[in-house]
Amino acid sequence: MRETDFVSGFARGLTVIEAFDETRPKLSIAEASKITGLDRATVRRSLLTLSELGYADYDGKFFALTPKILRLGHAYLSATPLPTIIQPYLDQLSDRAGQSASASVLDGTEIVYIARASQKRVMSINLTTGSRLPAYCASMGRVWLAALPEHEAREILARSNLKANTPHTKTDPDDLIAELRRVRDQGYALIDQELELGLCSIAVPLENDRGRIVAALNIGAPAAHVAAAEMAERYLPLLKETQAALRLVLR
Amino acid sequence: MRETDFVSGFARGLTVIEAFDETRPKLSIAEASKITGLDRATVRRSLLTLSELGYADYDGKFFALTPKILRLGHAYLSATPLPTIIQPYLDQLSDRAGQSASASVLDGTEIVYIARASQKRVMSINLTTGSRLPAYCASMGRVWLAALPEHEAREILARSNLKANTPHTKTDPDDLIAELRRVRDQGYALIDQELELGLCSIAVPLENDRGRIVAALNIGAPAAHVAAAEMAERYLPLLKETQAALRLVLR
DNA sequence: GCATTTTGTGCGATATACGAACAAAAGTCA
DNA sequence: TGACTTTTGTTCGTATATCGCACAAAATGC
Repeated sequence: MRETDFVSGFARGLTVIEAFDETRPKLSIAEASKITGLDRATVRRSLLTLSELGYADYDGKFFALTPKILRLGHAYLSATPLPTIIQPYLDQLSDRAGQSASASVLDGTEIVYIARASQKRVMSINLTTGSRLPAYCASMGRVWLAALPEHEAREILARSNLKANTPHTKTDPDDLIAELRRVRDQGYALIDQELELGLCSIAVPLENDRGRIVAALNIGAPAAHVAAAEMAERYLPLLKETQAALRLVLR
Repeated sequence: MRETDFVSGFARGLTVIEAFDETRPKLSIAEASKITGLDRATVRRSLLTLSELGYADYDGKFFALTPKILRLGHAYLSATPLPTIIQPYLDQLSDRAGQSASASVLDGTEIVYIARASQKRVMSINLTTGSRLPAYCASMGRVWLAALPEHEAREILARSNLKANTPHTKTDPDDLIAELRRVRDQGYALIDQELELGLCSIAVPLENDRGRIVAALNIGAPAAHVAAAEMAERYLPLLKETQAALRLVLR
């Protein structure tokens, strides 16, 4: 790609949008400038543009994103057929298991939820479509990493912030790589309270008819309800069944 | 705002992102140009920029958005505290009613789902956070429109594509305005299969402590299970209770 | 194989980013 | 309170990047 085929004003604007998050729902020009590292004048122009287009509100002091911004993310969700195809299978799976079931894809070091059928809330965080979790300590993340060539998985782990969310969290890259081999061999990933105390989950890959992974599928359950050791026994058959059914549908 | 405070390259790029939808998950340069009305060279630069940043994939022929795009929409969801505050109330409401419960905000002529607690699927379409429905024929949309000054509601209706989704759909602007008055008076909106055959729903406004509407809240039920006439009797008390509880929490 | 459509590229005209300078607020402290 | 400091927002001139057009090249359809 040539230098001139890159619209830096666009790229800068996207950076500005991403500057907003749960800890910073409202930003002044100076704050946004600090977060993005862009010049105050540049950030101001981007924010005023967002505001002019209705993607942001401006009260003269702070900027805040409006729901119109959701159109951008939704452009992906509605454009990719995967969530729509998977959802009914997820509903049935969740219903039969009596637990929450989800599907996700990998984006960098994180998994992104693309569909979910939830039962009673068990996690402290609220997971919906678009939610992200670090791949290294989530069951679906392990499944995705295991599906990659080992050097790519290692590279992603190297870029990840490997922190111990609980005393059970595996954070050593070599341990994790060994665990990924296990996942690859057994065809599923089991997480025992590595993300959050009290939460276990089990995941399998969803492959298309050419054997390529297109998503990961999981069931999560409270550890108080189902011991980690029982997870595979109880839910693996259901997951495998759903996996097989979807394999025939995914192209 | 001065002319020079607007970054047109950014605005054009956002238009290009929105060109993708369920009917057009993959776009060539020429297609994107046709949809957006932008010059091919401009669209090409925007798409190559998206691709360079990892927001899109390019196979040399077609561009497709990647899940990274979801970060943009999620910047709003995680930045606004509303969904997080509402979710547990929604879960409880859905649980007690035994039906799906949702919350939404208004964006132009559409309502946007910001939180949802779903029971068994009843609708043909898959609703999740970020999903949109036309305001004029959705219970939460009626609640939002009823909360606006009448001329604004009329203006939104004028911009809406008022089509009859079912034989029950109200499409006459004057009928709709009359219905909005009724909604305002009785404090709730009832939809009897106007969006989809077999689906009834009832909605109330969520107001903050200053009495300003910040979201709409609804319960949807299959018509086969609950007749429209029973909706208010069965679910209004629950909705009112949740509404009152949230009023104290929303600032 | 020719017509039609689509994509890539060079160029002049125009729009935008940068950095600095200035203006306006917001803190800070006696 | 009022003077001083710091932070923030805005403007400006200029160097540079981007736009849209026109044309060339490639792909596609018939």
